[in-house]
Amino acid sequence: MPEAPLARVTLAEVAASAGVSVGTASKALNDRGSMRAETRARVRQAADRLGFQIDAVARSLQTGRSYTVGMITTDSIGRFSIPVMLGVEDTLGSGQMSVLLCDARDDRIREQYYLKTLLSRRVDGIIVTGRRTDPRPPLAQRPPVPVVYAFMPSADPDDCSIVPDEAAGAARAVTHLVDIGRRNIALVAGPERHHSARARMTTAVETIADQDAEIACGEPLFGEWSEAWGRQAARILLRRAPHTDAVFCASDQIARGVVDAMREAGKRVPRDLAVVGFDNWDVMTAASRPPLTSIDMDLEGLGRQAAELLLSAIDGHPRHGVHLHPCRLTIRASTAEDED
Amino acid sequence: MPEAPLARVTLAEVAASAGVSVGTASKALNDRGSMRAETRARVRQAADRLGFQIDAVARSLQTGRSYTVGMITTDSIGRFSIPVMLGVEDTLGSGQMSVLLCDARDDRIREQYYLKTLLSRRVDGIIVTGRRTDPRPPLAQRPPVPVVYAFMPSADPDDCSIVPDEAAGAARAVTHLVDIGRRNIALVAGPERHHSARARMTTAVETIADQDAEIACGEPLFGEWSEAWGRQAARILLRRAPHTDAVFCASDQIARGVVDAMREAGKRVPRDLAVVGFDNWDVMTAASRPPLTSIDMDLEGLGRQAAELLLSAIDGHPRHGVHLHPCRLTIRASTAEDED
DNA sequence: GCATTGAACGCAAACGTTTGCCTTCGGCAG
DNA sequence: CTGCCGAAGGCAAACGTTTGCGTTCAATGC
Repeated sequence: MPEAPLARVTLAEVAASAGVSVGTASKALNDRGSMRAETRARVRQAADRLGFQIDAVARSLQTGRSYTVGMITTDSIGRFSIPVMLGVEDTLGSGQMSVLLCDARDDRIREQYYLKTLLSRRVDGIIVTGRRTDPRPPLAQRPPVPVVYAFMPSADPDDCSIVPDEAAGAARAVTHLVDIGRRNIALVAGPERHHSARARMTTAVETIADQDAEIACGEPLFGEWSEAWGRQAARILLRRAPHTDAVFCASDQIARGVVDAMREAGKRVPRDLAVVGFDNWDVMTAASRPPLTSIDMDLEGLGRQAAELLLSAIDGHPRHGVHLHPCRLTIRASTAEDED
Repeated sequence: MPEAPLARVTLAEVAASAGVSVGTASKALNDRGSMRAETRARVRQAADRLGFQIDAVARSLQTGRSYTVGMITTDSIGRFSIPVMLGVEDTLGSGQMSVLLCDARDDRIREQYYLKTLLSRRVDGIIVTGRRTDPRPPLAQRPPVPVVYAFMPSADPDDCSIVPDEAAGAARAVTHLVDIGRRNIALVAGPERHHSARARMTTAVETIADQDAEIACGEPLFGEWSEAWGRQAARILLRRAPHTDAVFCASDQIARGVVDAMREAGKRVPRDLAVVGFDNWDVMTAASRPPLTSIDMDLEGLGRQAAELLLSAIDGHPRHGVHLHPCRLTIRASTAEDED
């Protein structure tokens, strides 16, 4: 059993205890060099008898690799960046890598500062993430280590970015509505200046056209990302497009607002009106009455894939360009098959 | 202007460029040793002319300090731990410290593993945080560096923990209801096995007694942390305590459920029924109709204070025991003064 | 019996700093 | 002029690894 080490126990002590030189001890523990199996075992035993824990700092200095990556997030509050970061941390952590967390708080100066300290710490790579899917300018001075932009892509298409396939997600949502027999589909989104709102709506419009369905009001309704806007949009629809039988909302908050207002106006969901949201945010989908069908961007999976891309780049196999991560459709009561 | 460094520029190059020895260059940049002001300046100039960035790894090896702290969170999703972590990162980041993120995902094995790698990286200290305010067993083997438990306290009172003052927050909420003239106050909480639910309710009960008000149904209603439970609780109250004129809910989600169900039952909020929530979670407080008055645990501030406590301990001034971080009352329409 | 070979292991440089101590040297007091 | 002192700056060890190369030695081939 390992003794409680009073101070830090070093490789030299392990070597001494095993009766070999420091170099040999190092090789024994790292499966390098050639030596008798018995020797290797003896070193190993000594190591854990003494409770040896390698000094990562010293090793980094020698090898030039820190087994550390920096994760810069532009937004703090980040409903979206959080799951991405967890995904990143998950695969990196399993791969013996540690993650340095940097919250730039939408401040380019802060971002610069963090970039400097990360490089000073000799990180092996950097992941950049953010609040929205609008492209952002690349990191100030091109860092000498690989960079992957996750969720929020770099404006430079030669950089490596990975983003949710929002367009495919929107298509999926609309197709689902058509599949359950709806033909008069309303589209409600957030602000048109947001890339997410535009991307989702553009594809939704195309898909509706492809499927010979109709767009309620003739075009998407752009507003905000709030429940209040969802409620307001519902009132607009009731007035201007009373025959609407389905709504695709660009966020779950909007969807919940729509559902609430429609229910209060006497519409039955999903019988009179099927509703699909976006984000698959459990807080909203579960509390809504009825629970919401929604598109899940699988942000944690996206984060994991971002980490894979980074690891691959660190290993010398960079994959440039913008990568799309698929969305999933999660069906709940708000689009349950028409009950008879 | 700094030249773009092809490779990493080292202190030796700076020294050479300034015409001094490496040691002197180091002292010049760190304001150590004694030398002519002109020499110091010359070194400084050489440093930023060459774009010198100190190698934090090499410095750590020499000084034994890494200017890095580990942050272990037991829960991933963490509505609560996220703001705490941001607060921690904020004050640590300003203090030249970097934060290593470790998501233990409620797994003791994982936690152990992370602890090992953190120590291997020679962190100067560790912050532990988690999902709930229930005390947790202390870190497995007592680490040789300071530890601060934030939000989720250590079961060992000799450890340094900082938690929100939920009791004071609950008292504040109830007092506010009394202040606006309510006397029949219902209490609705999450599961009784949760420390948060018990702590908030215990103090609420005491405060109501102190203020000569009444508890609707005679005792707190324990349930879940969901909107659905809030709605159910509202129905119970309508049936069993129709004279209730105020509700203190142990979470904003519950509060929103209560408000929704009460409104749908024809009660006017706040005229007939004032409602206070807990957490001040903008998603809930803003979307509720009317917007919710709530208790804010100031988790980011708590995180900042946790970081201060850790820095202080690292500097050799540990502050043992459980520290309470005050809650704030944020008043919104759900308890607006009785309009006449 | 001698040269060759390969396995097993030791040696020491190197990674880029920091820091205690030493040397040099100019100035000042006696 | 001598001695002393303090300021300025150089020297080199040390931090704990990794790794290329060198050495030793037993086994093998002839």
